[in-house]
Amino acid sequence: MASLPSVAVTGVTQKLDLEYRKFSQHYSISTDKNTNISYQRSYTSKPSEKNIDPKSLDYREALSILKESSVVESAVYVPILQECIDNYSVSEAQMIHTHVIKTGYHEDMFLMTFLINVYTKCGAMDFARGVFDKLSKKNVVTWTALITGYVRNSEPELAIRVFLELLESGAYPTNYTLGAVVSACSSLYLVGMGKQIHGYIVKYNIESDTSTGNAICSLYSKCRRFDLAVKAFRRIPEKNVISWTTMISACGDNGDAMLGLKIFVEMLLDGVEPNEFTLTSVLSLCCVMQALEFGEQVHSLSIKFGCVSNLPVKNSIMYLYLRSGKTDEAQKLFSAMETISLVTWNAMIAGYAQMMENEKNVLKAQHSGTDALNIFLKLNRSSLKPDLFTFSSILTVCSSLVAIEQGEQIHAQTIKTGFLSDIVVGSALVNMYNKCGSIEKATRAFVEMPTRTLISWTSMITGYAQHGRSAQALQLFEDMRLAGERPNKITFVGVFSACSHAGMVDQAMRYFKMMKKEYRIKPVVDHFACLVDMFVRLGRLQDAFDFIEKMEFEPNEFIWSILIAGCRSHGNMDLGFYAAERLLELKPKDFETYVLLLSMYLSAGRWKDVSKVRKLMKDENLGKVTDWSSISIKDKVHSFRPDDRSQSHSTEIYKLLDNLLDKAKSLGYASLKSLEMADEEETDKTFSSAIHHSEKLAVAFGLLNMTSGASVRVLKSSSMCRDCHSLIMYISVLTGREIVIRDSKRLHQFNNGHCSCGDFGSLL
DNA sequence: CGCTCATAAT
Repeated sequence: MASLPSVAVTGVTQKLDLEYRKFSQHYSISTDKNTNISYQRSYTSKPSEKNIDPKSLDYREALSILKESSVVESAVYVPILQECIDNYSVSEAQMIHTHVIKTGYHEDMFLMTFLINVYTKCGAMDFARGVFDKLSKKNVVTWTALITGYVRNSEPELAIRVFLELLESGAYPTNYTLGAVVSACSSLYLVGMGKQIHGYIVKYNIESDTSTGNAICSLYSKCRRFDLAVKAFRRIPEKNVISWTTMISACGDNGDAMLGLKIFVEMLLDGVEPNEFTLTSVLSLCCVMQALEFGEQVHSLSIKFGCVSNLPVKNSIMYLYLRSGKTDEAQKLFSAMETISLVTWNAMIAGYAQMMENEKNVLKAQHSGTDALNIFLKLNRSSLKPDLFTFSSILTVCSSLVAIEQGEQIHAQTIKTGFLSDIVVGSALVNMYNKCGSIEKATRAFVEMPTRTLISWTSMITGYAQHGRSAQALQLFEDMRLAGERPNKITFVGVFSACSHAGMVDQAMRYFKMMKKEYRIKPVVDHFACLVDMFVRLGRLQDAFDFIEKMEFEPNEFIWSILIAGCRSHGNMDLGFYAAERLLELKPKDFETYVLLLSMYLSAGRWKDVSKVRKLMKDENLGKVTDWSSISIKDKVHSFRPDDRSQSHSTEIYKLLDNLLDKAKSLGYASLKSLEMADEEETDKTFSSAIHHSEKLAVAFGLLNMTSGASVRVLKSSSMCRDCHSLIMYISVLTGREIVIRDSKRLHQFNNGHCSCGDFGSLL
């Protein structure tokens, strides 16, 4: 992004002050928006001619006048030029332009300004500039038209440059000019320069102009100076619908949706009628707030104010229903829409993607994911083409479903359509490959990104850490620092997780200090979880416990679980029982926490504690454990429950599993099920009494149905148990295949008898 | 006079 040198910025203010004396003498700012525009007086006309009011002249009439006579009043051009704007027709504008020159009106200030405006509105800035440069005399409106043109055509730097030229020329900026320049500052995030212009505007009382006030409010909002945006808004004496809408959407952009809704109510009480812009903004706030009932009221208002047929409004209403779980309602609206845009498709895809992310029930989440994929396929069959929003949403879906084949297809599509170079799409790709357990492809996608962002660095560091490649994770972190990118707290979660994996205590502590001192990032509970995990993996349980005791957080359910799992696998049961007591005080919410506690107490034969845990489970009213696994092959997602026999291939699946089990036993695999299986109570029956947990079935299905040698990638809803973990390691040896299982807690990449998770930690 | 300010999906 180009930014102006600070010299230029200070230059502006000096210049502005200098110009003010002249300015204040010659201009008064009119806030009267209802003045009827009269063209007659301002047109140059030949003395012999009668003045024509262009407003009473339509396009056809004007055109016929133009054809019949070579000598016309300049007003005749107006409806024709208006038509050029409406048709976005540069060529027609050029024809009129030539005509204007022939008839000698090329010095008519109004007409030429209008022509500049026509060209800018048709996207032909070169022509607009050409007209401007040829003018022997220019006034501030001419200048402003050009500046506005650059702003409109996404050339804010040029807009500001022309503004500086304007000051140089001795012309006086008006509220119109300043509004356009403020808007140019907004798109360049030049809050400093914007502030200086604001100061000027305040000083000379142009601020009371509604439009200027709106522009300033918008500037501060875009530059993330929300407090200043609110102040600017409050200072607008006569707020119009744009003022309110600007402020409401500013609330959304700056993360205060509630305030936005309050301001909307204030607006209604003020008697200002919302329009389609307002309603779309408000509906998006309702999404953020998950305020369905309020949203339904807004839906009614949309009908009342006649905006319900407006496409953005419809899209927003549909998205709101989708995000609120009213999928039927959303689908109904979707299929009832006679015209839809790409945003409609994207809203549907993003809606299902979001539902998938938020859905605790893994089966439902999976359904949402496949719904999103199906909509994406439909979009591809339609006449519209996916864009960066589509790609980033759908790649998230692929990553959540561990659908690498679909992801690769979409990767190819981003290359073809040129969206690969987009940083959001690039990060989404890196994330997708990481979540699918393909560190090689993630690395390639990362390296091929034209520029890296905080998100992509972090995603890649975390990816290395999750794949057990600690050294590479830390190397990348150092590269990131060298590149001058500032890590955030999530980056450090990746760093600590890498240290934890490799048992690098000293490194971890050094980075922990660095995070606090150098980057002023407050540790969060996830950081402590990684560090506790690190001590546990090393078997340093007492250190882990001491660390928990002295950290500046109340240990949560997750942290205690890590310690307890460690105590189990390292045989320090006293500490385990103590930690379990403390954990129970927290009344855990996660089903898997209870499974861990139960299996610990069961294996120790502590029946009293078993029933205590059971009672708490009933009190907390937890749902059933959901052991689900899925595998995505081609464009289909196949799901499995424990001991599932619903698949048509199930006979083959079980045959293969039995075969593999026998071979594994001969290599030394021993079932770890004996103790856990002793429990037959209903609550955890699905978990413990199953002969085959779901991931085994999914893996077997993959082995049977994928091209030989291809990696098998499975998504599992809960954590893997130690038994399955052990068996899959043998299967990876026996089949010579890479097997990736992403469970609810971590990624397991099995290769030739090894797993990237390090084979220990909080396995149940 | 002519020239401005605001919207939905990652």
